[in-house]
Amino acid sequence: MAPSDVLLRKLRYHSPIDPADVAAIRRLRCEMRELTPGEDFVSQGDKPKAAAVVIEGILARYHTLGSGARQYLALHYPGDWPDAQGLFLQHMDHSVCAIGRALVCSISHDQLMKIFVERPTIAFAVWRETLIDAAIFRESITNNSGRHGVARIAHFFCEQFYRAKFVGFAEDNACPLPLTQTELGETLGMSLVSINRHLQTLRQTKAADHRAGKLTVRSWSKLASLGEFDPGYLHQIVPASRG
Amino acid sequence: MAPSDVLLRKLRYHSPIDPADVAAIRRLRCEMRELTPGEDFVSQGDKPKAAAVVIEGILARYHTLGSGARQYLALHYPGDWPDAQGLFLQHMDHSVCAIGRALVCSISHDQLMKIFVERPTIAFAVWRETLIDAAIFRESITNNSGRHGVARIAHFFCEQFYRAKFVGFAEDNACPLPLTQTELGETLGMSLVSINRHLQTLRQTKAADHRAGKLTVRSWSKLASLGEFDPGYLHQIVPASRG
DNA sequence: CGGAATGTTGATATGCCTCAACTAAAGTGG
DNA sequence: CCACTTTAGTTGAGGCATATCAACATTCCG
Repeated sequence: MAPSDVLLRKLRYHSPIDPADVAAIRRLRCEMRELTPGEDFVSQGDKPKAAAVVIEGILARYHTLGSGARQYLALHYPGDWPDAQGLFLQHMDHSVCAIGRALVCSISHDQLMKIFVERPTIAFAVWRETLIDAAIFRESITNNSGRHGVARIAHFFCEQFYRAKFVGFAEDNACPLPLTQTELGETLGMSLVSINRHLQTLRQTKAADHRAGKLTVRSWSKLASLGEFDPGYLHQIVPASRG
Repeated sequence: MAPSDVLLRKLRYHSPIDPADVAAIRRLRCEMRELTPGEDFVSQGDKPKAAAVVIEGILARYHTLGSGARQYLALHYPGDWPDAQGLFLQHMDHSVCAIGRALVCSISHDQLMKIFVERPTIAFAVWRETLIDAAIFRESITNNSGRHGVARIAHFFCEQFYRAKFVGFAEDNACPLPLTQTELGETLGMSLVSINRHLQTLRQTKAADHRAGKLTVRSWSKLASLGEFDPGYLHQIVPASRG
């Protein structure tokens, strides 16, 4: 799929894009870049001059704490704009790295600002993207602060599986989720050991199975009720649900 | 201060607003509404037709968990747009309530969309507002997930004091923070009892004192280092610091 | 003045973290 | 191709931070 198609598919999930918008988006010149597993794409403090769209693979945003520990903030799938904030904020307050191999396309701020002024619909669609991002962050606050143990992991798994489905990453009841247990811990604010034990619980209760970077949902209804998952905050059109 | 002045002061902290923009903003018609302490301004599920700017007092956003418990997500001071997401997202994924008495002015989405198309600078300034919001959410993920005990509270106090200074809420070394200990717990993902004990630690170490809805910073440097506070994520111009 | 909300304290329970050892899998170089 | 190293996952034990429960003190407000 061409970069602009990945971008358009995502925007169309929530925003009306007319043919003239499509044409304008297809005229954007973008620079492709392949990222190796774990590679930083942008670092805290950077002042990017372009904004990236994920084309293939998964990217992650993270903070680095005083101790050097990492706090992952969100995962990003194809069509996502992991550093859109750079368009309007002076510096990056967090870093963005690749989880596994990934492909991104960078579009210069200059081009984007121009298209935003000429075609406000496109600006509003990207703005909407950033607002959905914010909704996902809010949900993470609630998940990491208000839910314990298995529920926290279950909710996270639901979100990732749900989002993966939209971008065609999910086959039936499984999707890639190439995080180690350590990284899951750094995402969910738990220790590696706790993650390991809760994952075993999820396996034993036949709710979900995470192994070798792959999430298998054994029972969506179990997982969703464990994690109190309600996808409203993702503000997407709902795909077929599963039982 | 007139509503448009509150709005303009905030936008100017981070965005260039020219005289024509100012004139356009002053022409916006807005509906003032006074909120009683604790009153919900917007509720989860609502589909607002206007966006509000805080004029006086403090508002808070919160999620309601399955158990009925509340998770506060962020506080909002004069000039903030607590429900700007309503401009582009179909429904509210969280609620907004008043903390103490508050005054808000609502501007219809119709007027805002019109001004955004005519004067993109204003759209970009409000977009920037929402991106700063998102940065604050990210920091909350990190704070609530990655910091423990006193550090978590200290960081939260630093942020609130810092933001309060910008809107003229802070007198020298104190600012209003009219949250009960229960509400602090619901913000920081801790129990009331833990909050109470950590607050005592902060008092005893002469870092900060929270009493009767007022935060007194006894030693900014102690508090900031305890909470690993770096205000970069607020993306504001830095006011005078204190020792 | 009385009742409700808020704050404080102590005791106990428990979930999670840390440490540590070990297994399994994957990747590397001879 | 196999020994070696590294990384990821698993398990057990012990300790600590935080939650929970419960009583009481204090402040606020009608």
